[in-house]
Amino acid sequence: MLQLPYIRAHRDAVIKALTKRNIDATQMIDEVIALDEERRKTQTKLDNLLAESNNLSKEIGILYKSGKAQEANQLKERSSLLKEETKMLGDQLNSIVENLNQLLYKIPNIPNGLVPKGSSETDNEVVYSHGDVPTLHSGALPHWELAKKYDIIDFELGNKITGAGFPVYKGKGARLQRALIAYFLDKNTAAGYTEYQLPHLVNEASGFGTGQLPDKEGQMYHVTEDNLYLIPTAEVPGTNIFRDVVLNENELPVAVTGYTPCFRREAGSYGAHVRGLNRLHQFDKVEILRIEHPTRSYTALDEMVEHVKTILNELKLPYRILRLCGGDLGFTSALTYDFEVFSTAQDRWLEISSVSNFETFQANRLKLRFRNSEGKNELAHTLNGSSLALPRVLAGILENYQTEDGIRIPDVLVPYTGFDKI
RNA sequence: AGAGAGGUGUCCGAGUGGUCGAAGGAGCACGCCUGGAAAGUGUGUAUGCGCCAAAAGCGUAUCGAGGGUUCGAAUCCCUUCCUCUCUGCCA
Repeated sequence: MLQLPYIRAHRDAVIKALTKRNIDATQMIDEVIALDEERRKTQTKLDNLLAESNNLSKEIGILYKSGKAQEANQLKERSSLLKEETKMLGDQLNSIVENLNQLLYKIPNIPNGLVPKGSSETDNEVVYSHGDVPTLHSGALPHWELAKKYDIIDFELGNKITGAGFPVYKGKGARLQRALIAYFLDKNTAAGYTEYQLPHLVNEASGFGTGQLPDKEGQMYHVTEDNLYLIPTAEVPGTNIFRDVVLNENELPVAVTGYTPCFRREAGSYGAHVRGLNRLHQFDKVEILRIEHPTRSYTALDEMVEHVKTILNELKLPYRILRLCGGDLGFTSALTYDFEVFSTAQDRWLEISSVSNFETFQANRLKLRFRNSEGKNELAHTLNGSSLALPRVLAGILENYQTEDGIRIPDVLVPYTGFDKI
């Protein structure tokens, strides 16, 4: 959520920046500013009344002690009246704040200057590409066919046990999954990220902290009995480690990595493009996240991009990096780089990682701060990225590494799988 | 899941209706002392919000969270979350 004092001080700049997201926020921003003004006025009034009320109470106390009950009772009457007034004003203030917050929840983050204009994914800017698309033998198959042919993923079995979007990996397929997770975690910890094992269910407060609630309520699986949510990404429990935390400046940067399964309802996504591993309700992902000093966060973003690049280089997969345009940029992000691997047999690019800087947008809601050199508490910047999401990497490996007599395993993974061919 | 105990500032810990943002101690910061350090000693040491151009200052809120009683709540009542002990259950 954006910071109120910033909105107040930079009304025009905020509105202008948000046009990059193809939204005209003028009305929302003005409403926010008006509500904020009302909030401050109401609070001043309320504070004054409370001050008077506090003084009266003190006097009453003193009067009682010195045996002047008569006078005390007179003051009591006045105090009772004040109380009604403060109650009313207090309720009013609460509802103003509530409305204000509801509005703020609806305003997306301000895009960084680098974010290109554009309305959809076709306007994303390709900033880097690497690796050659292999020429496959005739009769090369998409990964879902390969999965069946080599009996490494059973989608129908997943259907039977749970439903669509819950594949069952078996044999070398299962082992390859485990190898990828271990390999990614090793790469991340070697780069300085501390490995965490995090809960797969989170409470409401955590959902709000990272912005899944109230916005994307319908995208998460909800355990109503205990009012918990299955995590859609490790970003949620991972970032919420730092909810309501004040770090010392010398503790920055914080770098966390963790493997978790991810659960997404993906309501409303059907069709050919969700075949096989392309879109699932449950999938595995290794996440990296960072808490950074505001002056360093964009350097950190570049470092994260470089880090993901080294992994894909090692896996020798053809990929490209996109800078997301305003129309495709996530609600909470200021700047996002997407990584896409080329799915040769499908002849299309698949998103496998998304690396973002949220600046203070998440930290503001999380109340994640650090004590700066002046001893003041200041909001930190948060960043995160996938390093990496498994299913589409797996799809990329299966399709790009297929040969007529089996699927080769990328060299760097062989120590983890214990075999070099499926 | 049942019974009991408890949740106070960075930490320990006092505080059962009035001047309590909260005693005392530890820690930390700065100063004095010292050749230097320790010890000793003095001072300071929460955050949000509001008023203010800003600082200073002042006001207000905050003693797990939310409600209530009262002129007045860390203290009393209700709800809820969490922790500990015992019992049950279980990997």
